[in-house]
Amino acid sequence: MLGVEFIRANPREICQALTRRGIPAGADLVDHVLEQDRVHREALTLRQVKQQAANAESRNIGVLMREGKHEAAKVLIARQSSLKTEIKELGETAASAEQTLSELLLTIPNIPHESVPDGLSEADNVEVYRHGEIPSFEFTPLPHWEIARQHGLIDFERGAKVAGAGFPFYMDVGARLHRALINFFLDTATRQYREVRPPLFVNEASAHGTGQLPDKEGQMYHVSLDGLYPVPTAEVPLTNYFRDEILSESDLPIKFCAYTPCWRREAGSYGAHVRGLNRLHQFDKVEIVQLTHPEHSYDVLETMRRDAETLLKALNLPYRRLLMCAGELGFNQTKQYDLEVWSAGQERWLEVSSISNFTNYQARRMNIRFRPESGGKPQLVHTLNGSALALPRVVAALLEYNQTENCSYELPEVLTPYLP
RNA sequence: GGAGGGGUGGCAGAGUGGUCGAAUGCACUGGUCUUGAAAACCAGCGUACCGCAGGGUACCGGGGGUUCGAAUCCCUCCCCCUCCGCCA
Repeated sequence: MLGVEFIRANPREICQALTRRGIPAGADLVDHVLEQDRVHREALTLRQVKQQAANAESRNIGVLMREGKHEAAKVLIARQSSLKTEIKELGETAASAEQTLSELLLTIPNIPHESVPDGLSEADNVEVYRHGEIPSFEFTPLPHWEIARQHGLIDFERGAKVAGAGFPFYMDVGARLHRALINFFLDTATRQYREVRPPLFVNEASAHGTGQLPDKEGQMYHVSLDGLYPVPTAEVPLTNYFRDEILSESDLPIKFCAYTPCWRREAGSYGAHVRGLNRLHQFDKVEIVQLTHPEHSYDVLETMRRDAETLLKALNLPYRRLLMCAGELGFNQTKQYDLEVWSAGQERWLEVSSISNFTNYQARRMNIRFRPESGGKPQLVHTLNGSALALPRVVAALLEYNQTENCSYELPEVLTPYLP
């Protein structure tokens, strides 16, 4: 979330940002925030003054009691009660304003970076880079589910029987191909990032920290008996690792990578676009996360984007890089790239990675700061993350792009060492 | 799952109702001394909020309560440790 001090100082900028994101009535929202903030601080200030008086009086009572002057003490004690009532009421006013304020703050998204293009729909995302050629075939290319079925790589039907739609079994080479990709991705990532094997379930506080809660609640599975959420992405445990901690400036940047399965409910999805591996309830992903000094986060965004692209290049898959427009940008992000591979059998682009800068938006929620070496108060870090990469659509693209006549396929050379 | 013990500042560890935001030690920072370093000595050293400032308020796992006054008493939740049981 944004800091109130920031909103107080830049109301106009916030309104502008809300407009860019296509959120109506931004000005009213900002006014409401400023009003609650004012009420909160007024009550707080007044309560402090009263509390100060009460504390002083209590100390006097203590002195009198010790001296055995009980009658004098009783007079002071009697005088305290109205003060106590006032303090209590002011405290309640402050608390309720603070509550309203923090609820309002959760509805204000992060501010799009100046380099983010205007626009409200998918069509306004800007393709800033394209790699490789869209292939043409001398036969009709098949979608991956046909190829997978023919070769017994994936069993969607039994997955549906045993767990449900969106929970496929990967079999034999299909299973091994997953293991190969995970290892290839991790081996590449660990050249720069610390490898982490995180918890696959997180608690409510963690889900709040990275912003899955409250607005994306329906996206996660929920183990209500234990109050836990199966991770929708490794971003959640990795970014929360340092929650409520103060780091040394020299600790930065923190660089983590992790392979995890990811679980998403994907409620309401249906139709041809979710067929095969296009959209699943459980999928595998290698995630990269960084916590950086505020001055470096936009440079780091570019390096992380490059790290993800290196993998696609090595796999020799045609892909494009989109710079998300203001309206399509995630709620918590200031700038976001999506990488999409070409699905030769479906003739469409499939998102396999999203790389984002959250600046201090998540860090404020999680209270992750660093102590500047030059002295001064602890400052919020910036957080970033990216997929490097999400597996199922990469598998789909590999099968479709590398298919040959009669439903055969090959796999890129980089994977050979991983496929004994 | 059962029984018991415990959560205090970066760490260790005092403190069981009245100037306790909290002794002491270690670590850390600055200074003195030294050719330099170590040692010794002196000083500093949590976070958040309010205030132009002097200063103030809150925080001793979280939340609630008793009291004029709570780290200290009560309730509740969370977490950790030990023993037993179960278990990949």
